[in-house]
Amino acid sequence: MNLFSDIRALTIDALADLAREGVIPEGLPTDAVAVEPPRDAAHGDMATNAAMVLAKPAGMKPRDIADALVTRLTADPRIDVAEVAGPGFINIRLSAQVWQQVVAAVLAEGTAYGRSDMGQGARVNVEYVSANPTGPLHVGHTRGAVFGDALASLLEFAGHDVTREYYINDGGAQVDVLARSVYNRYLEAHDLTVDWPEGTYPGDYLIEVGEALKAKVGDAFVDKGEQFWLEEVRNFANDAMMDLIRKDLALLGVEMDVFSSEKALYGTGQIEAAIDALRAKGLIYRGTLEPPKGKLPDDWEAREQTLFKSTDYGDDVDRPIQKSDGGWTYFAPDIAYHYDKTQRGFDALIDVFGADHGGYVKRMKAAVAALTDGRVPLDIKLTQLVKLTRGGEQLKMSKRAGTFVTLADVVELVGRDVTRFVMLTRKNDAPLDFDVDKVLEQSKDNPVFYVQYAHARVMSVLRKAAEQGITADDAALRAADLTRIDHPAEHALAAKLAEWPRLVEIAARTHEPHRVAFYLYELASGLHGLWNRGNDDTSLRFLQDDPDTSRAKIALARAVSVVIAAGLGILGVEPAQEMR
RNA sequence: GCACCCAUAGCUCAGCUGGAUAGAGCGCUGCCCUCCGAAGGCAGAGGUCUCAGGUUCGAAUCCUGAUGGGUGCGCCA
Repeated sequence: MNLFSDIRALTIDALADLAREGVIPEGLPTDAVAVEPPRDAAHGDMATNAAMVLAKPAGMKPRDIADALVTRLTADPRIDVAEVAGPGFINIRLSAQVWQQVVAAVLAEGTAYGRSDMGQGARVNVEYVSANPTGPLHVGHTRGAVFGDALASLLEFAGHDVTREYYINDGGAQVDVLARSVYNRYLEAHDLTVDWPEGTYPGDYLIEVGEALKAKVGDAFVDKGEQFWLEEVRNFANDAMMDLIRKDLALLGVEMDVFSSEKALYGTGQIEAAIDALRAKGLIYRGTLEPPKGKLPDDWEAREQTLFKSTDYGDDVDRPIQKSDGGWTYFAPDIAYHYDKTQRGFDALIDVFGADHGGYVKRMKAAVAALTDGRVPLDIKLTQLVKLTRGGEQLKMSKRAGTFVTLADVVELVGRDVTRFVMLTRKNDAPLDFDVDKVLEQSKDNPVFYVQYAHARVMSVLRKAAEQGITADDAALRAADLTRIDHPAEHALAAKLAEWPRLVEIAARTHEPHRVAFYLYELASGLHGLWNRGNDDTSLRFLQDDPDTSRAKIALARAVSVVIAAGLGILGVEPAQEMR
């Protein structure tokens, strides 16, 4: 059940009737007709702009359309009052039975309430994390991981067929650096002294990798030249790092469907095939780029390169795909990888990058647009920096890694659920202040606690009901006489529940899972508010003397907890049963 | 120099394909527990939505320009 789309459908039907009767012209475009919750509760439960958006194409005054529409709408039993207001809005007040239907729908559908078929089963690939396999995941990766994972769940909830994918950047020079670093640790495991030149990875996390290598090959690589061991150590180190990363992801509860390897693209002809596909469209050429304006790199000199004509697809400058030694630039395998994704039949692609990769967006979109002739949309979401603080001090270093604070550190400090929720309390492109003390605080300015507390309170009511001998399991609640929830304050909370399916669609359409977190905060606020009104007005308490009345009121509370659980489920957070 | 992101209450931030008198938390002021969890709630004060133009019946939202901040900018990924 989606109340807003139901009432919108009613409005569209009413307009069709008016057209048939000749009151308004036939064939007016109704795409822009919206039915929305009004900002001001005094305007009723819903408002539609239908008369205003149709006035111009109909060649009529908004008021005349509105008056005719109001008569039609009022005839529906779900609508108590419809009246024209302001410049031509129609404010709608719904009948009490509608709110009872909403609660009934939530209880009947459970956590599936709010699911949408909006995606119509479209296959969407969400690529996220994709960290280089050179060490443990740090806080920045954590935000990308949580964001990508929640976005994937959100899209599933909205009717998409989602694949969660991780692209392993294991093809570049940084893997050689990793191999040399592991080799150093390997030598140390043999009690040898080593140098740590600039550009190696001295983190402690490689110590056990070096020891593991020793356990595997003994002293076979000691005193041997790089040509003898590099290949094997690289593979060994790469595997070890991916194990580490998978464990980190598991700490967060992130499970990828597919891991794709950059290295695996080499030597298979896939890169060549992707570039050939571009060449066939006349988008590959030999040329020399203009030097960038402003301060030049020290070693700048004009050079002829193999370029992709990305400017044909909105990029600012054409991009090199081959190095002067004939090898591919990092961009070439990325093109091939995205080509591969489109060839696997996805209808839409989403990449989640750190904000420091923002300069990469246009060229990647250009490549996908060129390869698919614009048929497969690529959305790239950038996640901004996370500033981790504790007691007002910024946390920068990790004890265990000797580098940035790791994902494992954060989860250890505050737990999985808190980590996930907090990462979604900001829009993805806004910087995030993550205060370790604050997020563990049990107060209303900690949104995690506030939402969890609301859920726990409902659970508390259910326990209390059981103690008092009131049968209030879900089956009993579904059978409750919901006409007993008849107070405006109760209707207001049910109205918030009615917004959930609409919120899901908006969040899914905009690829913004943080909207779910904010909605849950508002829903929790609604519950806390009603709860406290019970202090002054005992008739608003969930537990009443009469079991039947209790069941009706508990049904409303239970419905709130169901939607909180569903929303937290999308965010990957476990709802709390109690907070004590 | 160019591109992208951002600018909303004292602070941290929401704000729906453009919609009515712009919201929340913190902080500030004053209230509410013989009562289902007060770890909560209610009320009040607090705004030139950075600035200037434009489009529109209507702009925080779209367009142009300016200012301020962040990120990036040919063989690193």
